[in-house]
Amino acid sequence: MATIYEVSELAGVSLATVSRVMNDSSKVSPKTREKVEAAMKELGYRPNLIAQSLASNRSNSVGVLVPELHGPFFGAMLSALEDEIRASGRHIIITAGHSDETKERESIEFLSKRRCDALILYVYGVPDDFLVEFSESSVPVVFLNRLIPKKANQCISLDNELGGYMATKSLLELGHRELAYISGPLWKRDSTKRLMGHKRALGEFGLGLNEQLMFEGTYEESSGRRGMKHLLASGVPFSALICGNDEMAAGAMGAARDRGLTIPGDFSVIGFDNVPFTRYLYPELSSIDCPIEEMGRMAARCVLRDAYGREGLEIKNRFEPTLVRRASISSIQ
Amino acid sequence: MATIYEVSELAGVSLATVSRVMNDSSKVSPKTREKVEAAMKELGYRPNLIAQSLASNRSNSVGVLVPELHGPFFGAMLSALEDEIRASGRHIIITAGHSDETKERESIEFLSKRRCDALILYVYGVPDDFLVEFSESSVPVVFLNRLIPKKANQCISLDNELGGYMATKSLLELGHRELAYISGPLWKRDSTKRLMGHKRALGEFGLGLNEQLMFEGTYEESSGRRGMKHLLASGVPFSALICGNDEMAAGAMGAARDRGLTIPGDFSVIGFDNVPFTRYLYPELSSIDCPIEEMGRMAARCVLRDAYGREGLEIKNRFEPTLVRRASISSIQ
DNA sequence: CTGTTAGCGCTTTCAG
DNA sequence: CTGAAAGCGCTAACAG
Repeated sequence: MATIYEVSELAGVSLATVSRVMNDSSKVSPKTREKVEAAMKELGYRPNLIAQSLASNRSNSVGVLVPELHGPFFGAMLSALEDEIRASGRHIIITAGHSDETKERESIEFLSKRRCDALILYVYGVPDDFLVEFSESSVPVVFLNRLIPKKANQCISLDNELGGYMATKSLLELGHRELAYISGPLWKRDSTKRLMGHKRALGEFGLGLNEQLMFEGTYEESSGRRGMKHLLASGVPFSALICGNDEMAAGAMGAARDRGLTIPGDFSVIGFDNVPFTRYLYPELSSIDCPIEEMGRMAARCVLRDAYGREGLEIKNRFEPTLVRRASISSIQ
Repeated sequence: MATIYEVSELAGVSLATVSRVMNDSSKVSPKTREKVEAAMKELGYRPNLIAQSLASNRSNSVGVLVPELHGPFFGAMLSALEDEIRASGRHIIITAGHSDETKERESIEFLSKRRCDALILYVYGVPDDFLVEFSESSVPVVFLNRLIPKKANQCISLDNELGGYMATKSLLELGHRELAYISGPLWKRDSTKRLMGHKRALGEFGLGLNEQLMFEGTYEESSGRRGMKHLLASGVPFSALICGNDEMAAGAMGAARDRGLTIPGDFSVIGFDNVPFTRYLYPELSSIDCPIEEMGRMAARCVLRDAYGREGLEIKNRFEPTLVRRASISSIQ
C-alpha cells in the first residue's frame, strides 16, 4: 500500500503538498494539484486514516451506545444516525449497554479509549451526576432519550409524560373509565414519565390510578402476557388497556385472545412507540408514535455541530409524540 | 491525557517497559510491573488506541456491512456479532449497503480505508468475482448469507433451498395442492433459492409452479399486501400461501383480512425467517426459522480466527433452517 | 529482564 | 504557493 511519501516522490513535490491536496487546506496551484492527483491515481494511493487520526488528533469516529442492537426500535434510530454520520465522511462505533449500569460504564470506557471524537449515549443505568461530570471532562457527548437540565443542549429527548397523557386521554374521550395499565420497568425514567402522564389524564377526569389494574412489566412481550393474566386474574373489570410499549401490548393482546376475548370488543388497547409491527397486529394497534429516526438524526447533528464545527444545522432537542389511532380502540357503548 | 512517556518517567523505567506491561508481552519483573502500574494509576493513564494501531499496524476494529440497520432481522444478527467481537476487546464499525451494488462498493471502500483488521460482508449487489478478488487482496473477509465456492471457509450461509422446500412440503403434507407463492426479489439469490426449494417440493408431489399464483415482491410488508391483492384478483383458487419472508406474510395476511378472508380457514400461510413478530400476528404465523444470531456469532468467530489468530474456536459454516408450526397453517378438509 | 532506537503515515507550524 | 522538519503516542526489533 502506497504511502504519502511515495506519492510525493512520484509527483516531485513534498509530503506537505500531498497532504494539502488531500485535505484541500490552503491553496495549491492547479498544476501541482494535478501532478499529485495523477501520482495518487497511478499508485492507487489510499490515505491511512489511522495515521491521519494520530497526527491530527481526530479519529473521525463517533461512539454510539444503545441499550440493544436488536428489536424494532433501536435499529431504526441507528439507521438514521448512521446515514447522517456516514454522509459526513465519519463512521460510527456501536456498543450495547443492555440497560445495565455496569455494562454501560464499561461501554463508555471502551468508547473513550477508542478516541472517538464524540459520543452518543442512550443509557438507562448510569445516573445524571456521572453523565454531567463525564461530559465535562471528555469529548462532546450527546444524550438520547434523556433530559439532563444542565446539559439540555446536548440532550435529544421525547416528552414521554405527554405521550402517556395522550394515550390515556384518547381512551377517556372515548368514554372509557375503567383503565388498566401495563407499565415498563419503573426504574426507567421513560416508564415513570409515561405513567405520570397517565395519572395526569386520569386526574383531569376525576379519576385515580387503580393499583389493582396496574402491572409493572419489563418492556418485553412476555411481560405483556403476564400482565394481562394478572389483570384478568384480579377480577377487576376494565374496558381499556394502556401499555408502556408496543411489545407488551402485543403480548397482552395475545394473552387476551387465548382467553377468548376480543379487541376492541371486550376492551380497547393502546401501545407506545408505534413500531412497524403495530400495523401487522390484529386488530391493528393504536399507539403513541415516537419520531425515533428523527431523534437519531438530531443526535448525529449535535455531534456534527459540537465535535466537527458544522454550522447552520437545524437541530431540535425536544420531541413530542403523536397519537396514531387504529382499530384496537373504540368508544365504549 | 497522560502518555506512555510520562508513565515511564514517573516509574523510572523506559518506554519499552511500559509498553510491555500493557501488552504483557515477554516477561517483566513483578517489581517493575508494580512500579509501572502504580504510575499508570497515578496519572490516570489510558493507552491511545490510535497510536497503538499505527505502530502495530492493527486497528482492533472489524468492519461490518449489512443491508439495513433497521428491521427485525439484522439487529438480532448484529447483536450476537457485537457481543462476540466486543468480548475479545475489539470493536465493530457498522455500515449499511441498502442492497445496492454502488452503495455496497462504497461501503467496502469506506471500511477498507478505516483499516479494519477484518471485514464481515452481508451483501446482495456485488458479484462473486469481485468478492473473491477483493478478499484475496485485502484483510480477512467473511461473507454472511452467501456461499462462494472458492471461499467456502469464509462463508456463513443458510440452506435457503432447503428452507423453501420445507415450507412447501409442510403444506403439501397437510393436503394442500393449490399453492400460491409470494417471493422476495428474484435478483437476490436467497429468494431464488427459496423458490427453487418450493419447486422441488412441488415436483415431488407431481406438481409444477402455477405462474398465476406466483408474485414477486420486495421482502417488504407492502409488497405482501400487493401480492395478496394480485393473487386474489387472478381468480385462481389456492388453499395455501408461502411467502419469501415474514414481513410479506404479514402484509398478505392483512390484505386477506381486509377482504374478509380468514386464516387458516380460507387458506394457510407460512413465512420465512421466523422473526419475533411472527408470534404477535393473528393467527400466529408459521415460519422457517433461520438461526440468525448463531450465524452472526460464527461470522465473528471466523474473524477471530482469520484476523486475530484465535485457535480452537468451534465454527460452523453452513446452517439449516427449521420449520416452526403455528396456527396459520392447518390441514385441508 | 530492561533500555535504545527507529520508525508507523500523516499533519502542521514555520520559513521561504 | 511550497518545502523542511518536528512530532502525534506507541510498538518492535536489537542490544545489553
